[in-house]
Amino acid sequence: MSTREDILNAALGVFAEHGFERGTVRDICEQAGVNVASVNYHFCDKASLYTEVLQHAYRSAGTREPMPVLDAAPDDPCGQLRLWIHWYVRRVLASGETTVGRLMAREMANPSPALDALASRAVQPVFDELGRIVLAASHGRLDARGVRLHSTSIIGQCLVYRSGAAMLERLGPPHFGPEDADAIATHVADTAIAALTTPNEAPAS
Amino acid sequence: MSTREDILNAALGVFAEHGFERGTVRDICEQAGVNVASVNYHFCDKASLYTEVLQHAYRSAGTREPMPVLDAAPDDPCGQLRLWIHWYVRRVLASGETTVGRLMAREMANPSPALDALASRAVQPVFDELGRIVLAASHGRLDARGVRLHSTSIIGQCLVYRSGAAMLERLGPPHFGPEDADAIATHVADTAIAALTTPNEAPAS
DNA sequence: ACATTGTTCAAACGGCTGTTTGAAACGGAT
DNA sequence: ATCCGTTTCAAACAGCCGTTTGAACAATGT
Repeated sequence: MSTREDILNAALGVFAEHGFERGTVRDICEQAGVNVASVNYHFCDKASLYTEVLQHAYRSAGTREPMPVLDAAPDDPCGQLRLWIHWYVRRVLASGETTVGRLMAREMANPSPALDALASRAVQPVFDELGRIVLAASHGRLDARGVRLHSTSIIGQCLVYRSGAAMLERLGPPHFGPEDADAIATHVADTAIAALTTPNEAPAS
Repeated sequence: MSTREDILNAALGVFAEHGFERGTVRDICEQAGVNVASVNYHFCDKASLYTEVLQHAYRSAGTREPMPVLDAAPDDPCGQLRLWIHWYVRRVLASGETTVGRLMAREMANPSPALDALASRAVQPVFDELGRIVLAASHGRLDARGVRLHSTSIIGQCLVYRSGAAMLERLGPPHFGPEDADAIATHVADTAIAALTTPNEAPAS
C-alpha cells in the first residue's frame, strides 16, 4: 500500500510543476522510485491518476486548516463573515506557495474532466457555506441572485491574489505575500461588509 | 504574406481552445490550410509562434474596445469609477467567450517569458489608470498600499468571472454570462464605492 | 506442499509529436 | 527565356509519450 501513496505524492509535485501534459508518467515514477507500469496498475490511466491527485490535494489543503465552526456566534453573521474570509485568504495565500495552489490555478485555466468531481465534492460545500453566511449578514434581504453576486465578489477578491499572482508581481510595488494575509483579509471583509450593509445605491457624488 | 497571418489566426484559436501543449502544429496548419512545415519556416519554433500569438491577441483585444476617456467629468471620481468598471467588466466577460480571454487565463496560470512584455505594455497602463481613479474617489485619503488593496479588489471581482468561470458554471444556478455584464458591473461598482466611502472599520467582535 | 492472488518489474509496442529535408512551384529582375 | 531568392509541399525523421505484455516475485489460504 506504499507505492500508491508514493505515486500520489510524486504526481502531486510533478503535475504542480509541469502541468498535466508536460508532467510525464516516467518522471513521476522515477521520483516515486517505482516502475513505470505501476501507474497503470494502481490507477488505470494517467488521467485517473490526475483526478485522484486533484482531490487528494484539495482535501489535504482543506484538512490542514479546516473551515472554522461558526455555530459559536450564530447571532453575529458579520463576525462569522470576517472569520470565514480570514480563513479563506490564509488558505489561498498559503496554497499559492505550495504545490497545491499552482495545481488548482492550472486546473481553473485549463479545465479537465476532473474538475467536475472537484467542484461538486470539494468546492461546492465551501461556496454554499459562504452563501449561507452572506445571506445571514444581509439579514435575509438578498435573493439567490444577490447572494451569488456578493459571494462571487468575496471569492474573487481573495482568489485574485493567487490566480493573478503572476501578473500582480509584475506590476511594481507594493506587493503582497503570505505575510500580508491578515491585512488582505481585513480589507476584503471590510469591503464585503460595507457592501452588505450599505443600502441600495443612489448614484454616488 | 497571407500564410503568416493565416497561421497566426488559426494558432490563436487552437492555442486558446487546447492550450500550448495540446495545441498541435498539425492542427493549426490544417485549420489554416497550409503545410506543416510552414510554422517552422515563418516562425522558427512552435514556442516562438506562441509568443507572437500572445502579443497579437493582447493588441487586438485592446484596440477593439478602448479605455473610455474620463476627462469628461473630472469632478466626479465615483462616476468615473463606475464608468471604468463597466468598461472593464464588459471587456472581461466579452473576452471570456472569445478566444483571447481563455488564452490570457492560461498564460496567468502558466506564465511564459512572454508575460513580462505583456504586463508592462498592456496591463500596467490599465492598472495605473484604475489606481488614479481609486485615489481620487477616496479624496486622496489612501496611501499607495490602500490604493493597491482597493484596486486589486476591484480587478479581482471582475476577473473571477473569467478566471473562475470554469468553476462557477459547475456550482449550480444562478449563472452569469456576457448578457449580465451591466448587472455585474453595477454590483462591483456599488461594492467598491461602498468600501471607499465607508469610514475605517472597527475591529470585528 | 501447492495453487491462487496481488504486486512489481524490464522490455517492448504503437502512436503522436515537433522538426527537417529536398524537391517542386512561384515571381520578379535581368 | 533564364536566373535566383522566396515560398510551399509531401514525405520522412527522431524522439518521447502512455500503455501493454508476460514473466518474476511475495503473500495468503487450503
